[in-house]
Amino acid sequence: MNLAPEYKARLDKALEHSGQRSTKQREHIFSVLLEKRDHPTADEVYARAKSDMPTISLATVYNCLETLVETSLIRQVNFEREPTRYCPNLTQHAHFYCRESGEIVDIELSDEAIETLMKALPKGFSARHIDIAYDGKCNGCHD
Amino acid sequence: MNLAPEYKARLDKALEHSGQRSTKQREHIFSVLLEKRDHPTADEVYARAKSDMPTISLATVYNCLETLVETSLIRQVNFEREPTRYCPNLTQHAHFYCRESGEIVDIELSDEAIETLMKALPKGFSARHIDIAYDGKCNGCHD
DNA sequence: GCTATTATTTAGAATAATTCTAAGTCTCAT
DNA sequence: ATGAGACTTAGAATTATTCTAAATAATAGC
Ligand SMILES: [Mn+2]
Ligand SMILES: [Mn+2]
Ligand SMILES: [Zn+2]
Ligand SMILES: [Zn+2]
Repeated sequence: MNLAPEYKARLDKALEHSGQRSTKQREHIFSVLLEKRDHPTADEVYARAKSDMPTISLATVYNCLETLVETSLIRQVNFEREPTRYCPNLTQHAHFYCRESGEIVDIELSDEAIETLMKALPKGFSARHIDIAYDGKCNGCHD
Repeated sequence: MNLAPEYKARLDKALEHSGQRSTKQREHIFSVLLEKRDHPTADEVYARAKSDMPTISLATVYNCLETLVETSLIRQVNFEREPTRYCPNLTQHAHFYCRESGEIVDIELSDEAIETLMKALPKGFSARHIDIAYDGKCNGCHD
């Protein structure tokens, strides 16, 4: 649970910018997300967070995750009605959900791909964000 | 609540093909979806369905919607953790969610756009489906 | 450094969409 | 027409998430 100084600085700046305080818990949850760069649910984050900070509560995990999402330090990812997942990868990417293994994989997207999708919008529509979710079989789950 | 013969035929065929029975309730829920071609939640479908079929239950609405989705007669649409919505438009399209009005608008997608996205997948990945959700401001909600 | 103010954390209760259960009803092949 | 299995139904159960209210911690002003 040590947040590299560059990330600590990024966190503090983002929190200050939005008028929120830097706390041990927020720092720790951010570090948990950065440590293993997958897409854990709030429960999984809670489990991981507890090993270094046994007194943290699930409510705080939800609160911290919400704060980190609001300040654009992490992203939220949803598949159908499954529990929300959290992603520390801030680059432009889509998500691939493997129906076999349940794994979630980042799919990098070119600016061109995003451009194509933006051009599909009718006149007068402006999108702040596009969420792209593939589902199928990943490379590890062949026939 | 009259299902045009072509849709009745499509429903019966799809149900038969998957070894399920054609029932008044399934027919009615299908017709409700087709009548007003928006993106209602299960509760909204329930409310609409009750006016012509007052004894239908919410559980049945959920069951019927699930059956219709499984047989590819309608689509399911999710935005974040909001209640699931249902869409009778089977053409290839994305969804635009307007943060102002809450409206959900179908965005038709060219084969080219889908191709571009499919090409973004690394080797060994095969997608059965791509879910694309825009969010922003629609044409009716300008500054 | 102390203190007051305000934000944050916490445990547990509450919420809400959806699924499950078990009993009753309907459909359809025989 | 009958029986087996499918479907519907009301209500209970589930579960991810949010809310509540009290305890604790962070910061600004002294
Ligand atoms: Mn990701
Ligand atoms: Mn649609
Ligand atoms: Zn896989
Ligand atoms: Zn709008």
